[in-house]
Amino acid sequence: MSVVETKEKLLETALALIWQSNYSVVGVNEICKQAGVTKGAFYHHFESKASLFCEATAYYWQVIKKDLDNIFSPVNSPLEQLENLIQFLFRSKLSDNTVRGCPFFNAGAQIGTDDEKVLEALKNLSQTAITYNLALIKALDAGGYLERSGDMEQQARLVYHYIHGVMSYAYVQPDINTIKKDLPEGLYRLLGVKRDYWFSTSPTWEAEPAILKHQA
Amino acid sequence: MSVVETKEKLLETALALIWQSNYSVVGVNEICKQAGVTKGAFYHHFESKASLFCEATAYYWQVIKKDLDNIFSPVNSPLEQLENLIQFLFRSKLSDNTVRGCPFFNAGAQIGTDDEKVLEALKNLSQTAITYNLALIKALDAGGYLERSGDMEQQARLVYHYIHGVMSYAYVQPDINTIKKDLPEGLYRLLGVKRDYWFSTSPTWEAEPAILKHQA
DNA sequence: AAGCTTACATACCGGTCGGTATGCCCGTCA
DNA sequence: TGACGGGCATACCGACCGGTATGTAAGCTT
Repeated sequence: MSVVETKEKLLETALALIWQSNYSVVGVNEICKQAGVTKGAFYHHFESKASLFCEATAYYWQVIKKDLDNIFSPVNSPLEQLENLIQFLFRSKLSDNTVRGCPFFNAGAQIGTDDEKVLEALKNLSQTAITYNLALIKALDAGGYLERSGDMEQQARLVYHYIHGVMSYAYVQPDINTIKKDLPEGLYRLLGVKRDYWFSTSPTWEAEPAILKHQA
Repeated sequence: MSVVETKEKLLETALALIWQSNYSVVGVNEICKQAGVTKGAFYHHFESKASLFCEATAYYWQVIKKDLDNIFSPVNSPLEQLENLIQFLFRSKLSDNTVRGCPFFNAGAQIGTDDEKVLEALKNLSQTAITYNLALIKALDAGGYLERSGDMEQQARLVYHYIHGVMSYAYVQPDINTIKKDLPEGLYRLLGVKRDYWFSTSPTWEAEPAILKHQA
């Protein structure tokens, strides 16, 4: 195993384990064991468990960025982009019944805000997600799909709040059918998509989410 | 200290500590120490830490139920009820900068779903909250404050999702002013409150939340 | 080939975790 | 008045935690 392979293996294993349960419960020992790496190697690459988490957020983002750029590609109409987003959320976070919620924001609530770097990493992650939302909203608005224009940055946050709430709910109540109905409904309402366009478009994005492929 | 006092002290202390940080980090030892009670007393009253959590959810709910019944009292108009809810969320969960998010659903994401009883307690809690939302929506709809009627049970869930999302965001980014703007905006949009009624009413509920008084 | 560095592996650290076994104190009731 | 049991307190358990000290094998440099 090469040097970068070892580090990536640790990152991916940590991601998968934290994803499945949570940051506090998953120990360094277990991460190492699952990754087939010793603890010495772990602390050679990361100065602490919290540090691993920070790097993992960056790594995680880098992985799903490809999906997001694909989803929000300009070749898709704004409505298609929206449907793609819904599809993506569904595929990457809800379809597998062992995968619930966003591991990083579940974890964020777990670590506590005492660690400054962890907090910073989480803030960056959420801010970037909101930026993607904002681009989508601008595109929808420019296309005349929205009932009225408002504070689009705020709307981007609202969408973020809502998605995160749905994900958390899915964690406790993994009722796929309910979530499948609630997710688009809430997004349409929050965005103020004109009624005519509700459920009017099919997603153009069908690929296996990169994050899932990476776990396999 | 009487028998019930000891148990309630433990419940309240556990609530406060978990509230401030999280379930995994707060140990039984610390709960006991803060409560001024020994570990023997703890395990005399609770069979496990998870069991404490289950009882705490019930206790927590019993405490805030008084607030909720007050907020949603029929003497308030539906619009006032909505504003009261916003006020309540803001006062009880966001005003103090040490208090962020809903302790029970942050905790829910932490404990993991392996413990069946914990999961059940969380499901009940969320279901009850959604029931309150539903009552509010029905009142708003009956009063003609909503743009259109839909699946009200679904709407109740959407509101729940959104509130939970905002709370989680507040945990990571405790920017009170942003939250103060986002919370009502998102609710109006999700509920489909007619534009004329946005920000048109003042809350009638101003009391100190019982949950905060209890912590003091 | 000598010497240095990187990339680990192994063994182990002190501390804390949730949980338990035991016993004492004290109010209750025979 | 004495046996008894509920309501604790104390002492302690093994497991496990995140983190470290030390060793070593392989590669690179000179």
